[in-house]
Formats: sequence, C-alpha cells, structure tokens
Amino acid sequence: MAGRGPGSAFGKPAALDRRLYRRYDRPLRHRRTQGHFRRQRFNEYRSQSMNPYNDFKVIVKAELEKMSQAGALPPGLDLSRVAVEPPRDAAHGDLATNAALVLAKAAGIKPRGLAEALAARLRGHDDIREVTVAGPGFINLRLNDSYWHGCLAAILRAGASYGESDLGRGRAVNVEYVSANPTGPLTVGHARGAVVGDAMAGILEKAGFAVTREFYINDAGVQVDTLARSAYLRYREALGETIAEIPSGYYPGDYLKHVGKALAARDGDKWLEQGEADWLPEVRRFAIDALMAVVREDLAALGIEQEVFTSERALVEAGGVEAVLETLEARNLVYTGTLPAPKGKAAEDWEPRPQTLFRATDFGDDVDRALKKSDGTWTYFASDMANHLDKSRRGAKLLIDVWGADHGGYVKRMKAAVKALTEGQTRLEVMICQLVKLTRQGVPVKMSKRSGVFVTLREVIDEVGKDIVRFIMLTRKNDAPLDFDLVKVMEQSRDNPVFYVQYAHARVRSVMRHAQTAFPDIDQAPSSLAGGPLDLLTDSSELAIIRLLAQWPRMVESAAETFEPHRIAFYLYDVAAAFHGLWTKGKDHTQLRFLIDGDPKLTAARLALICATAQVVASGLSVIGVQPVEEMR
RNA sequence: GUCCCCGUAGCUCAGUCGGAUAGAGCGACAGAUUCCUAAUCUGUAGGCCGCAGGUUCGAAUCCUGCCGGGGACACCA
Repeated sequence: MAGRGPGSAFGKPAALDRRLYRRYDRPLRHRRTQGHFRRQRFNEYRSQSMNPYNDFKVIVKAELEKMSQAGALPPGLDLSRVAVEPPRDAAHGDLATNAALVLAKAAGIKPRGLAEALAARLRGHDDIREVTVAGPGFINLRLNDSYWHGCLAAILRAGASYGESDLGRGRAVNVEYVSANPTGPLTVGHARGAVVGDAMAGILEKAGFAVTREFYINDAGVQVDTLARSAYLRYREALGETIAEIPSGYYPGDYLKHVGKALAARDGDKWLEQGEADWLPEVRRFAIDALMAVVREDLAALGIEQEVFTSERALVEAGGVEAVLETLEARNLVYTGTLPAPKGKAAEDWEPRPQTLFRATDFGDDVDRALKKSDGTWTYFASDMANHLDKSRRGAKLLIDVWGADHGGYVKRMKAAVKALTEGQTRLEVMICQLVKLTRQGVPVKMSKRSGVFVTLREVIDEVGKDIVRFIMLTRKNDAPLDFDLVKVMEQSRDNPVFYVQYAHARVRSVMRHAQTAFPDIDQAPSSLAGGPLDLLTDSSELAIIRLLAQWPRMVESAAETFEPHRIAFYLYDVAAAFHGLWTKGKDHTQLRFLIDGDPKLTAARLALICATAQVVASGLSVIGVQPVEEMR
C-alpha cells in the first residue's frame, strides 16, 4: 500500500539469523579477544578500562590458559563460551563467570571442582576482594571498591566517547529505513520504522561500524502513477476548474493542492489539452519531487538525515535489474515457469501463467518468485533485488532493512535474493516493526493515508515534540505492537519513561548548578572530577550506580549484536531508577546527599558520581537521537 | 492450507547468543516530604513463564506437536 514504511515495531532476529550472524562475526571476535589479551600483557600497569566484563573475561581466560599449561586442564579447550557477566542477583557479587559450567564436560571435571580450582587462582588477583563458588558451579567475584572508583574515573575521562567499542571494526553497514512511497507526508505509521532505523544506525556507529543511512524511494510503481493523476486533478483545480469530489482510487489529501498550484505556476496550462500519456511522466516527476521534499522535511523534524536516497526508477533506468538478471543467469537461477495457485485464499481471478522466475527455493524461500509482471515490466521484487545488489556492491557486507509488519512475508525472498546475488558474502537483516496504536487518552486516533484525515508524523511531532516521539518508539521491542498515547507520553510521572529518564538528567544538572554557587572552588569539568577523592564513595547505592554505568559499553554491544535498539531505552530507565533511588535515600540519610556543607572533598566525589550518571544518560539518549534536557520546568 | 511473529503477575512489558530463588512499571495495600525538584522514593501482596513431549548436568530461552492471538500468502508496493 505504501512502500515498506507504514508498519512499525522491531523484530527479534530469528534463531537462524543469530547463527548466521555469529558465523559472520566469529573469527573477527576471536581476533579481537586476542588483541585485548596482547594489550593487557603489554600494559600491565595500565589502570583499567571502563569495561569490567571484558577485563575480567581476559583475566579468567588467562587463568584458564595457565591451568592448561600446568596440566590442571586439558590443552586446547574451546574458551569461546566463557562469559563474564553481571550476576542475575546483585547479592551474588559484582561479576559472575560460567567458565566452570561450560568447560566441565570437555575437561572431564565436575563443574564444582573446576570452579573451586579456578576460584583459588582468581583469589590472588589484586582487584578481587572475594571469590565464591555457588549453585551448579558459578564463580562469583566481588571487586574492591577501589576498582569501581577507578572505573568511575575512567568513565569521566572518556567523556562522550564512553561506550564506544570496536565491535564493528570499521566494517561497512547499510541501514535502509522509511523507504516510503512518495505519495504523501509521512504518517505516524512511518515514524516507528524511521526511529528504529535511525537509532539502530546510531547504535552501530557507537559500536564501531561505518554506517550508511539510506532511503529507498519507491517511485516506480502504479502508486506514483496514481499520485500523478491525483496531482493532475489538483492542477486542473488550480487553473480554475471545480473538482467536486476526488474519485475513489485517487489520493484525496489536501497536500496535493499545493503540488497542483505549484505545477500550474510553473507550467501554466500547457498540460491541460494533452493526453495522459503526454503529461503523466512530467507530472509524476514533478509530484514525486515535491513530495520527497515534504518527506525530507518530516524526517528532518524527527532529527533524521539519511545521506543516501536511492530512486527505484533511476536504478531501473540505469540497468540495475539487468545486472541482477545477468548475475542470476550466470548461476542458472532464472527460468520460465508457472507457479501454483495460492492456497486458502479465494482466487477466482487466478489463472496459470508462465512467468520469469527466480529460484528462491534454492535459498530457503517457500516458492520461486516472479521477476516480471504479466505486462512485461519488472516486479517490485526484481527492482528491489537491484537495490540490494547495488547496496552490496557499494561495499556493505551487512545490510539492514527496516520494514513494516505487513512486509513480513517478504523477508524470506529478499534474504534468498541477497544470498543468491552475493553468493553468501553479504548478509541481510530485516527488522520488522509492528503497528503503532495511536490514542488520545485511550481513544484511538484514526489514521488512514487515503482518507485525507490521517494523522501525520508532523502533527504528532508538533504536539509532543520529536524527542518524546523518538524515545517512546523505542520502549517496546520492534516486533511487538506499541501503544502511543498522545496524552500519556506528556505525563510527568514514573510510568512515562521519557520523562523519568529526562528528569534524572535534569536533576543532576540542577545539583550541579547548586554546586556552582555553594562550592565555587570545585572544578566541574569531568576530567577534574575524575581526579577527586572517589574513595569516599562507599555507600552501596553509590557503588551500585557505578556498576550500572560500567555496563554501558556492553549494552551498546548487545543492542548492536541483537539489532534491538529498545535495550538502550530500558537501560536508561534502569540508570534513572538507580539515580532517583539514591536521591531519595539522601532524604532520609542526609549524609548521603550530594552537596555536603563544609565537606568539599566528599561533595566533589559525589559530583563525580552524578556527573558520570548524567554523562551516560546523555550518551545513551544521543545514541538514539534524543536531546537531554537541562531542567524540566 | 502454507509461512512469519507473538503467548511471562490483574494490566503493560523486560528477561543479557541455555544458567543460581523468573524481574520492573501500573493497579492494590502500607509507609516516607523543616532538607539538592515528593514530578520522587521504600516496603507488602500477586507466577503450572499458553499446553504436552524432547535435548541437556540445567530450559521462560533450543527442538517437535498442539491450543490461542496477529500478520503475510501469483502478476501490488
């Protein structure tokens, strides 16, 4: 109906996709680990990184290697499944490793026994305060407070770059999103895909990928012909004709009146007496240009700027589909055949018809797919294959498409196509976005592109602001339906995550402002705060926040690896909750307040903590394209 | 009929490439405000993780089959 956009929500990659991704990534990751290892050895006195999970994974693996060398473990064990993670329950410790559990079988040692042996070795480490073996063979590590203080300092010194990783190692990724028919302004339906795609791009950038943001303009189908005819109607109207009613099958929206007027202003009545075949191509081109300008403005209002806009029509005219055909024919993947009738659907008008087909079934699809329509022109699928081949040839070995849920049935064939066209060298990941249910105080707001009374994206942005739109769109997994209530998202309460997170940031800024007057001698530059007496931070709530902040890099990586941008929003909510908790704790226990009269040292340490908190919140918001606020009023 | 997604507390949803006693918000109940923004916070109650098998030392997570909800099923985009 309208490009790929109108759906809205994210999709969790299927199991098969996860496996594909891992295969693609494994050798690289392995190398990365080794690199880490070398660096660690090379620089033994380096204070520490900002990622305890990576640091201690290296340490755990090093101890395992030593155990192998000492004969306590068989040589050549596969350590790839060894993980160091936050324990499910913070009461268990700061870090937990599953090493004993995953190695027990291959080593022929009982998990508990292996765990005890490894634990004994880890007990010698400087930063580790306590090592316990629990459950079936988990090893829980508790770190010295000084380690976390060092972590906090490192976070502050890293500044805006904190959370960046080299997961992507500069590899090119193409993220294609929105990709609507240029037949009208963007609607709320498009907004989710737009936000999800743009946030995904931001996350991948943070994770070290070279990201291209792309928009594929579906300007070659019958819908843009309809657009042209609708615009032509408005053109006649602009020249004085009375159009009583827009016939069904035409786009009725008022926005086309501007197009009609603009065309009349430019060309006068030169198209009035001509036949459709003569005026249509030019009117179409004119209308598409006009509407793409509107679409770009709508995207800009959302804070989205895609650097590549690919026109389907231009791609086809440049011979893109021929390139596809050539590639496929070289591999004998094209033939003429007749597809079976679709089942379960009343297909009275169906008739067997020989078609030009792509052997999609060779690549996991359910049925071979048509490349040509009955009128001899290319199918949308054929030109979309050209689009994907083109993207791949431009260098991206990972392609991400963000589609609406109504295109879910299209995923298999496009993946098959990419596999065939690139001989498995390029991977396609499709993020499916479910519908957004737009309501106002619980009452559904209708949106229908053709009715002319739809709710445009612009209207929603004007009403609630782009930052709220962006954040709310990421508060659900993309493949789950999302409720968007125009009133609720403006509420200032804990159950409104946007507010809650923004408020945490604003509260920090508020304290910092107070500190400026109460403690003018404290230099608030993060690098200065990092040098403060951080060892004064000893309360469990304070250390809990540092641990949470230390998870930011792995949050970025996990969101990138799983293609799940919503994780960022949930993480930020957790950080905000920890901060608000500490704040209120200071109500009951005044010694825990951030600003302590007569104690500039403790105050400086507390400022370092909340400054880092605000920094991570701001960093997270920036990754998903939301502007942090200085105050809420 | 086939394929894809989903099914977790009364409601809305998290659950880190299989791990420990499955978490949060809302709602309910009980509390906290001379003090940096109470726009917040603390606590209590509430679960055969749709059902049944299977793989595994170990399953909400992986596999199979059902049940229930949504979406897609030649030539549209």
